[in-house]
Amino acid sequence: MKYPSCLSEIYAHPGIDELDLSSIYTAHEQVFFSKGEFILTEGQLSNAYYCLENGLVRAFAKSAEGNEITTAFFSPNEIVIEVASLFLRQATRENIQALSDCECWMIRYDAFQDLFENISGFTEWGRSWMSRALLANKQRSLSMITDTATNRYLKLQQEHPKVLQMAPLKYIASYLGVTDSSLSRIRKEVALKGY
Amino acid sequence: MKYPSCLSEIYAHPGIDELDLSSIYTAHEQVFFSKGEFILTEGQLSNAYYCLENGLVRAFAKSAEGNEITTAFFSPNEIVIEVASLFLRQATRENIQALSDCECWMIRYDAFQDLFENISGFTEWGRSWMSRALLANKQRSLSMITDTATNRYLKLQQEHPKVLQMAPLKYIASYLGVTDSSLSRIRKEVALKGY
DNA sequence: TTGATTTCTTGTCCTATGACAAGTTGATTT
DNA sequence: AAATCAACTTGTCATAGGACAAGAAATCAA
Repeated sequence: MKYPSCLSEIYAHPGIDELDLSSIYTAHEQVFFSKGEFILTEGQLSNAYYCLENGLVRAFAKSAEGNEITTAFFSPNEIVIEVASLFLRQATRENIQALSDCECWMIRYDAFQDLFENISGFTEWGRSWMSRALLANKQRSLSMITDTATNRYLKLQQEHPKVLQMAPLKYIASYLGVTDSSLSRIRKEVALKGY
Repeated sequence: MKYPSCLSEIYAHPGIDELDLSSIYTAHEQVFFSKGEFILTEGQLSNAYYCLENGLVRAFAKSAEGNEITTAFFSPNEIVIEVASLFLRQATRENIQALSDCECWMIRYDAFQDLFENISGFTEWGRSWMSRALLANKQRSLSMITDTATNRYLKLQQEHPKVLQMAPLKYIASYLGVTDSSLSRIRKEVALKGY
């Protein structure tokens, strides 16, 4: 059987077979978000995560001065999720917003828990996914310390080329930890030097 | 009964009563590390965490250029842990090192799992602890983006005054994301302005 | 279509911080 | 004590990036 491509991608894992995938698929519901719509708002309790089939999403937090700092981008075939709130059942301090019209496959907390308890391949997959997520987090922190803004831009270009094309500059800038003007100059430099 | 002070501190939680605390206490073993000794080395699988009774500990990772970047400090009454490796059973990329002679109460993975399954207050406590840890992580990332080096220094001063007194400057500098010389100048500035 | 709004670029100037090197101090070894 | 080494400070210079302001370009609304 043919499943939505983001589900096949995301749940590709040695421990997950066709049958498992079928149960996993059934546990998801298709949902759509319009450009600008909030998928999660600070203060809420996250009750689901979303496999992104199409579109672009960002997460952001507010700095002490009240500025929005983009903390993550999500592209197709990635999981839109706020781990702390979803797994720990705490109100979130982040916002998650669709940057374009989005097509998602949502799985609710309870359905997810069921899969986690009943499909051992899913448990393995979850651990592996979480492991990669934690590592990515740590590497982002390190990158903020050791890399120049230009290098962080180039890395983002490699890992999320779509983001650079679709997201407004100001969101990318706060994600990279620079001002709008600086990012504009970085872009120019990168274009000139032909990276 | 009287337990080691770091255990009483760390496991203070509404859901944990005297009896629970007694089981928890029994699951720990006292261990000592000498100044400079490694508690965990990159490539290893973490098999325990450590409640720090006395001493100072740091975690560090290597940057792409091979420089050591201090990623965390641990003071008494805190838990010395590498979450990714311990919980996800993966080899770690971090190193954890005693910066002074240390007295710890260690709990092994299996003992921890037992408590987690059998003492509901411990499960709650674990979630709450993890929640705070995830949040702290995210806030550190944000701080690297939004705060000046001097502000990060002042925050560290408030949250971990002992670290500033005991840790060599170079470790503090890489934790704050600045060079040794810059930190030296930040110290001078802070001393002058009398913060 | 026209005006308003948002997005992005660019200029000028300034400050924080890095790179590098030299010097000081204090601890450790022989 | 002398020599060595690590920890820290300080100076000089260079540069990345911030603050602010003025456009240009694109998008959206009326």
